[in-house]
Amino acid sequence: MTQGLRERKRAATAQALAEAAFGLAKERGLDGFVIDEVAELAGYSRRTFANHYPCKEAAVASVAYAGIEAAADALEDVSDGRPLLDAVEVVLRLQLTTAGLSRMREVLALARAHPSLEPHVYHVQHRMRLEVEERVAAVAAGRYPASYLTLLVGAVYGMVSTALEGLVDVRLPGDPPSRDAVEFDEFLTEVFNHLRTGF
Amino acid sequence: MTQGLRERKRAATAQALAEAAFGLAKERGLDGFVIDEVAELAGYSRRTFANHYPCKEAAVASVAYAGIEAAADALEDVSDGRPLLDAVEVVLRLQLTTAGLSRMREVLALARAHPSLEPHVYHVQHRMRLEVEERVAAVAAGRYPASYLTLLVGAVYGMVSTALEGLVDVRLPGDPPSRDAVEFDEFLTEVFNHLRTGF
DNA sequence: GGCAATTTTGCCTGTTGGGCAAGTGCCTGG
DNA sequence: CCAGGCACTTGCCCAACAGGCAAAATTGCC
Repeated sequence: MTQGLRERKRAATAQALAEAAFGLAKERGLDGFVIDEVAELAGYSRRTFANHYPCKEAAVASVAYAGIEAAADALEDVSDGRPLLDAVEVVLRLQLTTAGLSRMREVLALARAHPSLEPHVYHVQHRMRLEVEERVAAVAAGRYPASYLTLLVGAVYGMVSTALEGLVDVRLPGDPPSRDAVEFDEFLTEVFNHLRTGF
Repeated sequence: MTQGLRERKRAATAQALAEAAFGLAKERGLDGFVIDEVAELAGYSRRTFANHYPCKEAAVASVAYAGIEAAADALEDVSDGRPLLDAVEVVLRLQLTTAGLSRMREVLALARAHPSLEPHVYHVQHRMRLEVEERVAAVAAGRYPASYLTLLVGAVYGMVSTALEGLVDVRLPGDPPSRDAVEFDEFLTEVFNHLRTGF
């Protein structure tokens, strides 16, 4: 998992910088601050910021990244014998209802106001997808052909990102009640229904 | 379609700049040139480049964008009465086997060598997805619930982008024959089989 | 405890983004 | 059909920025 103090500290530095950048972006907008302020707020030098991120946008977007280690471990426990799609559903519910979904939506909201952020947001989403695919493949190794796995993950990804975009009006746990929005649980049920039975 | 000389000229300028940037990037790598050279090559000023693109990367990535107007028009012709998924399949085959798929793959190859390009590539892909969804929604308006459409497009997008990544080794028409690669046609057949019958 | 590897930092320079204002050419209403 | 408005290009300008280099600090390994 976490190999060595060194790497953990490096990650902590990156995260502190990202959090600082994200905070400033929420408070003042993406153009309302400069890198020096981010660095100062996080307690590092501007030069160190540049060692971790190529630009403000990348730092801000990176806070939307939610590790999937916990979910991936759960996947291993859950996947014995039962159909892969079932296992994926269990884990996805776990991951999406607990972890940093709201962060992702905050960042997406920022990106609407500041289009220069968009590329970096979709980059983060893409990296998360790759990570999921890798872990699913590890668990399902041998039981399914590779193409089946990529297609499955691709389909799940496409549908979930749809919800995160707000293309579908979904109410996450913790959101204020709304009469229009679909509950996230129900949305996932619909997603997996389609995945199971086809379109 | 093309409304007014003004917009067409603007688009032409942007495209000329993008082509110049893409050419230089292929020739010298992403770090082998500066914006001034792009502008000069395209016959514009550095300031004009900045009016169209925020950075080199965005310009290079933009050449991967393939308009879907033709396919969208085809969708309207094809979709009368028959199941939406069939119509989408017909059009997707048309679009993906004819249009700028190879451009996308060239750009993805560049992005592997120059990670700073990645965010912009995924941004382009995302914009294409939105455009597809919009057109599909227009054609299918009323016949299907909105959530069905977004889920369908999301799933298609996820699966196809998977192929583009080279996550699945797919052979496009025009590629040299290979014994490992799946033919693109067969790949699409598999994709739509899964979409029809579920996982 | 000490050596090698890695990270942080300051300094520096060429590159970049974007505001402003002038010139030029589309475009729409009358 | 043409006059006035509006958008695009461009030059000038400057603050912000990326990233090379080398010194100092920190950690991992023995």
